[in-house]
Amino acid sequence: MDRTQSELESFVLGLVWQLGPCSAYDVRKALSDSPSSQWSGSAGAIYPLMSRLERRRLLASKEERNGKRARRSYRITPAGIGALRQWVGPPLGSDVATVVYDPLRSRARFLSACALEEQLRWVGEARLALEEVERRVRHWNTVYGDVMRDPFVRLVARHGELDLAMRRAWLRELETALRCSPEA
Amino acid sequence: MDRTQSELESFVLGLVWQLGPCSAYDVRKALSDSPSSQWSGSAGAIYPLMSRLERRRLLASKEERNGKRARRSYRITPAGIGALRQWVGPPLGSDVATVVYDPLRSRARFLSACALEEQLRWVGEARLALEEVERRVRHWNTVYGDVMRDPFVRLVARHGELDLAMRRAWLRELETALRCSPEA
DNA sequence: CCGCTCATGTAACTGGTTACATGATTTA
DNA sequence: TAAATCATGTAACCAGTTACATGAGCGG
Repeated sequence: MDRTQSELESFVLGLVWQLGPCSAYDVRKALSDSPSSQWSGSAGAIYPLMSRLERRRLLASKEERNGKRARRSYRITPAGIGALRQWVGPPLGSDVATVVYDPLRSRARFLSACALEEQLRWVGEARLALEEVERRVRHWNTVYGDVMRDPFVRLVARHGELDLAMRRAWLRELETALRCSPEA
Repeated sequence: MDRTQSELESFVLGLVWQLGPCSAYDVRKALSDSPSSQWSGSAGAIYPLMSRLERRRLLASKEERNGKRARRSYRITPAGIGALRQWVGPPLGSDVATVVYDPLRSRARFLSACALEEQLRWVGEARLALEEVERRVRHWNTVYGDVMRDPFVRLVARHGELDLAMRRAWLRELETALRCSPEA
């Protein structure tokens, strides 16, 4: 019962709970629409995963058929809700809170390897890239406005807002450091 | 030459550049000491990876021997520096800036599935977990103080600071939302 | 009727992980 | 002298990916 699940398995479990009865395809779309690129929502990941969750009795499915078109609709079981609660916590595992991985920051770490001109161009492109992310987040917020009635989903969106503001501020600091002391 | 490399391959290339001549073991330690849990620095990842980088002429190595103990010391080649610069950018790939994955936020999204009491406990544990992360970051800052002379490494550390401050603020918002409207 | 989206899946691959194995050196 | 760390690697595994295959339904 308390088999440890992968992060994606638990997240999908949560999605099915949150979306209500839905198909693997719906889950795939929710993942690929997400502004986070953590998971692509690839078919090769999702279909076998949801079958596994059904075998473990955390999801249940039924075939819906309108016309010739088949559609397997999943819903979460009581055991599934239990597993979801256990994953969400408390207690929180020791690895739940960590320094998140930011590819932009990773690259910034090695900016000294580049010439000043490149560094300035880098900052400019990084700002544009962050603005693009901002647009994607805003788009998600409008499309998924309905699930936003959940106060915690709203807070997750708020997290995205705060995160982007923080990264913009950080980039400004980087830029001023660059302009004031061109010695790197 | 412009073979696309994995994120870890490029990051290791950067580490060797930043640390100066060093062994695979040094790289492993740098990765496992890092407060980010993105990469474990497992032997099974690093040793084959650095061999690959050497085959591609991005790293060069020589066997150092003091007593019976062998130690393979790697340094970055000019081609390696070129590859590093190319990875760092500009130009920045479209996937470089993204909404980062935060397991804490992922779990928060489904907090409505838990009872109010659990939600309050969750917030408390999350705060403790973030404080633990803060301690790990501070420890890293003291241990790796020498590479901190690089202004961009300093800015990466600064990013960690800002990130933690942001997440603490977000958690406070979550908590007040919880205390004011206990309806979730 | 062509192309797009809906819908479900499989096969091959990949970039990591854990666990194991070995042996030298250092420290308590 | 026992335990920890230094140091190098391999083997088995695993959770994702891309790419492929198939077919229904729908809008231009």
